[in-house]
Amino acid sequence: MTATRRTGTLVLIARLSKQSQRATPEAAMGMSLRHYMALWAIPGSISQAQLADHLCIDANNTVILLNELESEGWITRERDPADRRRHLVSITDAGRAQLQHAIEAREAVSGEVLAKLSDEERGTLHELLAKALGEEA
Amino acid sequence: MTATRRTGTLVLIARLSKQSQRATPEAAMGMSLRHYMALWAIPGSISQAQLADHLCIDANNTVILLNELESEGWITRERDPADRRRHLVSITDAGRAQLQHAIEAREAVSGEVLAKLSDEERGTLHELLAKALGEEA
DNA sequence: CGAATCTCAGAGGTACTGAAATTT
DNA sequence: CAAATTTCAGTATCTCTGAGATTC
Repeated sequence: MTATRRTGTLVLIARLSKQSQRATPEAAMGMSLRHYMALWAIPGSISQAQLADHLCIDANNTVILLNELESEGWITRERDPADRRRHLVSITDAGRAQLQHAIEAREAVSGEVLAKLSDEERGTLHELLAKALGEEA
Repeated sequence: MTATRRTGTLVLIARLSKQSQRATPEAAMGMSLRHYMALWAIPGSISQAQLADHLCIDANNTVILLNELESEGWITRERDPADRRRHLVSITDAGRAQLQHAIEAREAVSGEVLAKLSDEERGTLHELLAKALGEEA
């Protein structure tokens, strides 16, 4: 049948996510997975509220998270001149370098977790995930 | 280009997983997401170690998790006659009924999270995830 | 003044560390 | 006796709730 039983797709996503988390060597990455996810989501400049939305975390937790990243020297915060309630978050050169290092360390994990998929299938998976999240692939 | 830049597939998976977690109405499901994931992973009868492997959680946490499920009357534990070190975990009729109720409540969330994908794309995504996890689709 | 944004302190839930008991 | 499985106590980390401060 072409209309396969699709019940539980969300369960599969959660499992795969958890599996890749546990397989991640934070020591080799030089940062925690939380920091990794956060740095990844900071393009050039973004407000904290937008960042929280993008990461699907509370605005409260965003504060703590950014405090840690800031003390590491990986991001900076400055008031938005246009709306002084907002803080604009930017990644620093040091943050970019550390992120690049972490990415390389983690791509190995990606190879393990997605080992059972062909190259083409990995590409398709990536595109579908990006589309579901509403991001440009 | 066909060889799209696939860096960060694991990040997309983690984001989608987190997004679906936050969109999940535990009250309507009648159980927490942890319990949902656990019941889903108990086919007919399985050892605790196998279950821990499958859920990607510590064997230690499995004990606590199963204590909660057992007190709800959703699973039972009994010694494996073949190897009395093992506990065989089984889902009860009550557990199955409650799980079915929870599944229906959560499929609505699936529709929201995967709203940007067509029916065919959702099917493909499901198959790829199942294959990556080494499960029969 | 109400609404939005950011900040922080305290509480709750979850996961990890280490040790013990039982069985192979 | 070493290894495997389950159990539990203690600890650490993370996330959420609620309140406060600033700005629009």
